[in-house]
Amino acid sequence: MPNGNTLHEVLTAVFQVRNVNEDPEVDNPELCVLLWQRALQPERGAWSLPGGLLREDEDMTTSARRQLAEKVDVRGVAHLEQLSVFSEPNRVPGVRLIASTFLGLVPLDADPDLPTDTAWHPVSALPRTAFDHGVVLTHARTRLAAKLSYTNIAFALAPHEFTMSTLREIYCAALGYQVDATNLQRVLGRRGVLVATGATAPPGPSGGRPPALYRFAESRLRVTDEFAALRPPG
Amino acid sequence: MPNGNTLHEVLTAVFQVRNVNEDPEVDNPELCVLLWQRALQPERGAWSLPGGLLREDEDMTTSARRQLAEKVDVRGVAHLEQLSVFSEPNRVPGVRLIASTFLGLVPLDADPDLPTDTAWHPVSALPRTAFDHGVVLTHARTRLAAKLSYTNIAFALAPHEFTMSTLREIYCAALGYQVDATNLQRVLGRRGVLVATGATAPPGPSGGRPPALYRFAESRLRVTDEFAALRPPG
DNA sequence: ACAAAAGTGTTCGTGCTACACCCATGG
DNA sequence: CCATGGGTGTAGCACGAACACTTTTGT
Repeated sequence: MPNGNTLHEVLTAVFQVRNVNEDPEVDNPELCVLLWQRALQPERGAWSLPGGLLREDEDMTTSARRQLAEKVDVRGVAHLEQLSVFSEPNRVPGVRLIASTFLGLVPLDADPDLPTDTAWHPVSALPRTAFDHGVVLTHARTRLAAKLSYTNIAFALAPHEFTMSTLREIYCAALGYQVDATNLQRVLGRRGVLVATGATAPPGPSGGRPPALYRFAESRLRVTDEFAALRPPG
Repeated sequence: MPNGNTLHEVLTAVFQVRNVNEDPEVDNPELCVLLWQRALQPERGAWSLPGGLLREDEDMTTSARRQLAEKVDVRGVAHLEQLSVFSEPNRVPGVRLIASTFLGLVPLDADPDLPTDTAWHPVSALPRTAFDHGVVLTHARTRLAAKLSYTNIAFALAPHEFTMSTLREIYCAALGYQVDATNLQRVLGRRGVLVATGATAPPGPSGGRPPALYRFAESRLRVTDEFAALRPPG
């Protein structure tokens, strides 16, 4: 059985930390993912990851960017990386469709317009998802959490400049547990991923010391904690 | 431009730590990779990673196993995992060929028969490789080195039972630098990946204390050192 | 003065490295 | 009894977690 009708699609799990409260004054940031609702069978009504078929003249990263452009302003996507491939012959009924999946990250301060069939969903309250997209999503979240620990990947979730409180909220939302701002600052500071701008932001309405503003030293992915054990001698 | 002639291949970088000395008495273990030499154009004479086209009725892991069976005894492959996809439209001239790549590991004590066009090559002295296979190989080595640090992946490179000296040689060969047997034992022991069998091996020809024999507690990949930093509180 | 929020200092535990020292065997 | 290789004990370091304390603002 040679391969005649095998199609290749690209699917991207795009994450953003967003305020999930009706009242925009109340601060309740959560990790959200971009999904669109299927209008046609199969899986009508279920929510899908953005993506589509790979074209002959593009590689997968290019394709992911092109597909995303239909849903969000792609300039907002600050990081895009490959995850696994899903190739079970029957993952989508009726056709042989291989999915290469990606992880995409959008900074906190971006708020791109969306088509009417597309919306952000908090990962804590996902709707019914189509095909194996739920598995893809779990995979993407796991990868994001892992990389937050040993890389500077948070640059793609944070605004260009930010306070440590804001960065803490981003980490808490993405990891799903409480992170201490003190230690966060020290860990990232020691690794050289965070630099102070020198400026400060105005304090909140109820007073308090004005927070210092920070920036990520680089806006490309870099591994900052390579060897946990079995380091090279020296 | 829809996708008409897009083909999908699976390529596997199979590694084994092997004694690379003419004299089998002298111990000089090195990390080796399985390659076959192309008899036809294009890239005639260059060495390729084992693999081939994906069939419609199989997923990629199945395909990788099937393709490898043509080159080695697949029972020898103790671990197989997905790496990245290479999808540049012109990575192979003339055809649109997407490559999904895998990492395969063969234990030290296996010595499978090989076809005449196929051979093990030490990674320190690679021949001319075909297409982008050199890049794939570098990628695979990096992934292997990383996983040796935070998982029990060495189970797939080690014999079923082994001495700490042997295990040390495996780590040295795979990582490319000297690893201390003392610390190796403690790190892996603490994590519970290594268990003592109770038995000992006979000492070498020049005497010495008989070494204890060990075994890996599991023969499936397990992450043993999840969070280097930003652990959940508790 | 007091509350609130940010930032610093200090202590503690843990995991890894390095190296010295003890153990068991063959010659 | 000595050389050889295996195993253990221990000191030191680096990193991160937790928490008390100081600093800077608004009211």
